[in-house]
Amino acid sequence: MVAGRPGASRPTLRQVAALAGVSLKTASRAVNGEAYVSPGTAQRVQAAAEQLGFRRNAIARDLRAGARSSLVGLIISDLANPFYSRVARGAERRLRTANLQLISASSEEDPELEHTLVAEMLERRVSALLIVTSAADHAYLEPERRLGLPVVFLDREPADIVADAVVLDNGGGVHRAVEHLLERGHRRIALVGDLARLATQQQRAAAFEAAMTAAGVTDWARYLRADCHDAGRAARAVGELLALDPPPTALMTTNNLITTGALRALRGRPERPALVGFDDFDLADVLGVTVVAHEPERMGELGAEQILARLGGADGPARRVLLPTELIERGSAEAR
Amino acid sequence: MVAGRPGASRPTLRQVAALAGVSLKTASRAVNGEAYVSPGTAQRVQAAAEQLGFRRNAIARDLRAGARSSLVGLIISDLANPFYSRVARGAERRLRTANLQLISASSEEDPELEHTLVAEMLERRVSALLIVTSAADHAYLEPERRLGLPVVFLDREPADIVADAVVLDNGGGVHRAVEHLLERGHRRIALVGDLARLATQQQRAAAFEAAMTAAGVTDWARYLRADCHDAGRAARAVGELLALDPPPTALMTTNNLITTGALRALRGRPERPALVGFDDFDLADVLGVTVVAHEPERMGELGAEQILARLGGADGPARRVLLPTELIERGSAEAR
DNA sequence: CTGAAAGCGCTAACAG
DNA sequence: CTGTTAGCGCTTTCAG
Repeated sequence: MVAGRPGASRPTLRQVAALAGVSLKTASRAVNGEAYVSPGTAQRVQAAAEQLGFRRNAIARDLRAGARSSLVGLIISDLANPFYSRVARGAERRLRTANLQLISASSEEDPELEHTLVAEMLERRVSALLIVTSAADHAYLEPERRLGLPVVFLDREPADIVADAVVLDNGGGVHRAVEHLLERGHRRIALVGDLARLATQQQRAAAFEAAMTAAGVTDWARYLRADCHDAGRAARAVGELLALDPPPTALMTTNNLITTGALRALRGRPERPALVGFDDFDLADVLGVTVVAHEPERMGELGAEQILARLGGADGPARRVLLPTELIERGSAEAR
Repeated sequence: MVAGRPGASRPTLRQVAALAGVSLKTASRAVNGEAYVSPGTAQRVQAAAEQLGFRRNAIARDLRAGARSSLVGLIISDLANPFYSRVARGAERRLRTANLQLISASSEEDPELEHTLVAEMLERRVSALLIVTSAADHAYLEPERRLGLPVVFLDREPADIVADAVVLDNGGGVHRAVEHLLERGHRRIALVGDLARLATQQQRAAAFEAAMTAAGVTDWARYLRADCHDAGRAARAVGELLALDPPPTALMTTNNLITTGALRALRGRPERPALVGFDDFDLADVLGVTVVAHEPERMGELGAEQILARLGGADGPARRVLLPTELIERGSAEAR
């Protein structure tokens, strides 16, 4: 498929064995540091390997094992989103300790692309899958799970199948944020949300509705905006909200991108509504923005941990891990 | 190595062939959409494959090819740093169009870990390597390059070997930034820099020195701080600088993390020095921070492109691609 | 158009 | 301690 410079092919274990004057299997043992090799032999093999620039071939090794490779697939909507890149970082770190490598790909919030990426990873025989799904339909994963492939959903849990998942306490986080705003006298609170089809968004919106209703606010729906999947759209939505009469006195944004958009829209305006954002972000402290914070790395780590448990044979029912959220007050929730 | 649920093993092409009543090779042809298969036969094979839930085994396929896998390795100092995650994103996107998958890992700025990660990727027979190196010594890569492994250095170029690289115009960027500050009357300009051993840092510091010297400023070294590899350390350095007598009237920070640290240190202080940062960042617009901007995704894309060219047989000498930088004025460079 | 045979590089299972 | 044999799942010859 892909050709290296012709003629210069990589040395094989057989060549190492020949040079060291031992059998293939002995060379194999020596190279892998197995027991039952005399020190002298091991020495000679090591020397031969070094001289030839030998590298074990993980492809051949994995094929032989008859098992999957030591790769774990990670599918994420956008690797460049700080939240997800931190999730990836956490997963990577934990998997490394188990000698597993991470192969990641961005689905760009496209269910079809997600499907393709999963297929590619399955062909590569990843030993497990970590996935931030953008799809509504996960039936195609069932045969794989039945074949023993550990699949762990991160951040967004599937609605149509039961599966291992690591998710945030979205309800609790939004609840506390809204309470916080209500306590400060806000009644006209707007919610600027992400794609309505996403589980996280649904949970956050539901918690918002519940908290507002419980507080006796009836016209909350008027200040509800959804499907703002990037900062630009969020900024536009905020602009529209502020043009309402009467305008909202507070904004709740349901993720980091939306918060960014809101901050842009608010920039330079005389009337600055209060603001609480879901997801902490770089410089939120400098900007004094109150947020619902959590630990993205932890999500990745716990996802990896669940995978390791499954690979280790854990056979119980699907486990859903809920990560706590925390309200960090930085002043932007006060009434003006 | 890693066991799936016992008993439920994945179907092989042989089983598909048996079910379809054709030979192994015919099944192979059909599954790969090759020519010279009668439509009827192709149909039957497809059906059998579907029924069994067959997935091609890329491990076996890559082994057979005798070539490297269709994986490309990416080693980066920290995948969670927005700059690098965007580089990764760009590389991923471009490689996808060539049916290559990205396998990435963070070296945590540790040369030894970097070395280990490279070894692991070589064992996995990546077809090429993209690397943001933290090491000073790259001799160990020479045998690999000689074996035909394309290696492209991103962001930081090696000093000890000549190799393909995609780097920023660090000198030009810093030069323009310093000129910008000088034009606004600043003379006591501080430079807060990253690890002095990094090529990028050296280039940026050199350009700073050159611009200051050319402007006739002689005591610039007094306001020079290096080895601030995280926001915390940068914040501390800025605190120290501002305590000098006389303090600098302007700050130049040499990367996004340092700029973040500087903004934290400056928060709430009455005397706010001017500030220009290297690297653009989210919310720089909201905070009104003037920066030396560039396109991280483009760096990843171009790195991928160079790899594809090499894999395609391009055999010329090492190519160094220089990415332009641009000064984006947002007001923070004015004298107060 | 279709198939049989060989082998990629390695390791597990058995002998010595 | 060391070596031989077989085979992972697939594709590449080379014949039908």
